[in-house]
Amino acid sequence: MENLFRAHIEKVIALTDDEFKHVMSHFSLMNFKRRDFLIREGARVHYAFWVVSGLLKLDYADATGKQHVVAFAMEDWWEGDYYAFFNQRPATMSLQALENTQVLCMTLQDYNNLCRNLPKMTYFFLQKANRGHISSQQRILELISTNAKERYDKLLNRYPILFQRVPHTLIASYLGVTRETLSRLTAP
Amino acid sequence: MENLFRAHIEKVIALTDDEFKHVMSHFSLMNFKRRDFLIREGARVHYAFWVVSGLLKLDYADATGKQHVVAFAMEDWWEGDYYAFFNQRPATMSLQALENTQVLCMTLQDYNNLCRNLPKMTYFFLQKANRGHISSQQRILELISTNAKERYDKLLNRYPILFQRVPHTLIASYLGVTRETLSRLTAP
DNA sequence: AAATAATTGTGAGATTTGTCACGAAAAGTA
DNA sequence: TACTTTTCGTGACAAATCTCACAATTATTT
Repeated sequence: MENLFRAHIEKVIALTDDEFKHVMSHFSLMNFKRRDFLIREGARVHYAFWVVSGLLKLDYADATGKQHVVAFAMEDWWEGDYYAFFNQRPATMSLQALENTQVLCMTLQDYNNLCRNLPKMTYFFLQKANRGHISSQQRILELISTNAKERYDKLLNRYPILFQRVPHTLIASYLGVTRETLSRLTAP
Repeated sequence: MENLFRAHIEKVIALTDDEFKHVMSHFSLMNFKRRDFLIREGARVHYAFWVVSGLLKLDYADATGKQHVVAFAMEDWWEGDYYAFFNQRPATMSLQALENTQVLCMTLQDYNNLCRNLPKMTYFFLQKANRGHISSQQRILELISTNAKERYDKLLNRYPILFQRVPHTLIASYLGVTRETLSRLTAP
């Protein structure tokens, strides 16, 4: 596991053994079972997460109680309620395990200390944040410029594995349509 | 203008006069007239921009030639085709002035040099990237969980000034609906 | 001021998507 | 295995949104 995480970081910056050890000291390993919540809407947000193994969904319940999937997170992905995490506000979304999931987690304090003590890591997080921002913007583009079928095809093409690991109801929610619509899109 | 930019940065990190001078040496001031393109889809992307005055729209032309507004940028906002900028790829979107606009612009090389020479600025950019990521995610949430009317109301409430400066056709595009639909939403 | 271009509103009808309801199938649990 | 829960597909109808067309208005340019 540590090797995976180190490889993940070293895709962006090089680290000595000592530096990696120092990085690791800011994280703790946690295990969650299927259906466990890592973050509950309204509760305090203690951590940002890096997924070691398993699968998470980030979602939001609207005024009418409907759930909307904002994101999935698989192995090697970062996830969290970043608004709440960085601003130390109650969670605006919930983060839930769809499979038994192991994560590395980091508090805001650890994040800040890490950036301060090992400036390279600031650059690492900057890269991650930029990538995240870019892919969010591409998703926005998709949502405003394509119909449900096109979004479905693109997601299937990009993350085929997701369709085997996640109920289609949640895929539909992620795509911004109802499960019935998605079902009809895929049938004919 | 320099004062505005300094204030903008100092909302996140403190700078000495010399440090700010050093920061400024990585930017150049440019002026664009209404309808000018700062970035043309397919062309090389030389800069990321900070808007001094004026108004920009970032948009994307789909396969059928339809334009889709991904973002607007007003005074004190950063904008650019970040995917193309950071990966040094041809522009995926175009950035166009909707009013005569003055910007500070920065090359990728200047960005990297600045991060290297003044680590505080890495932290500044990290903050900006995180905010950008968060607000993109909130927009995604809005797109998948609310209808056109709700999105319209929210935008009007948040950026009323936009409705006086931007044709409603473009607002509609930003909201992911046609101008006819938007027109009917606002009429009754 | 006149000419041109851009913006806006609205009707009519097609298309997409949502809602509600039901049952079958599959997966998870005891 | 038996029981329960979750997932999935589909019909029927309602609602939202899109497309195309045209005219009126407003801005911009000459």
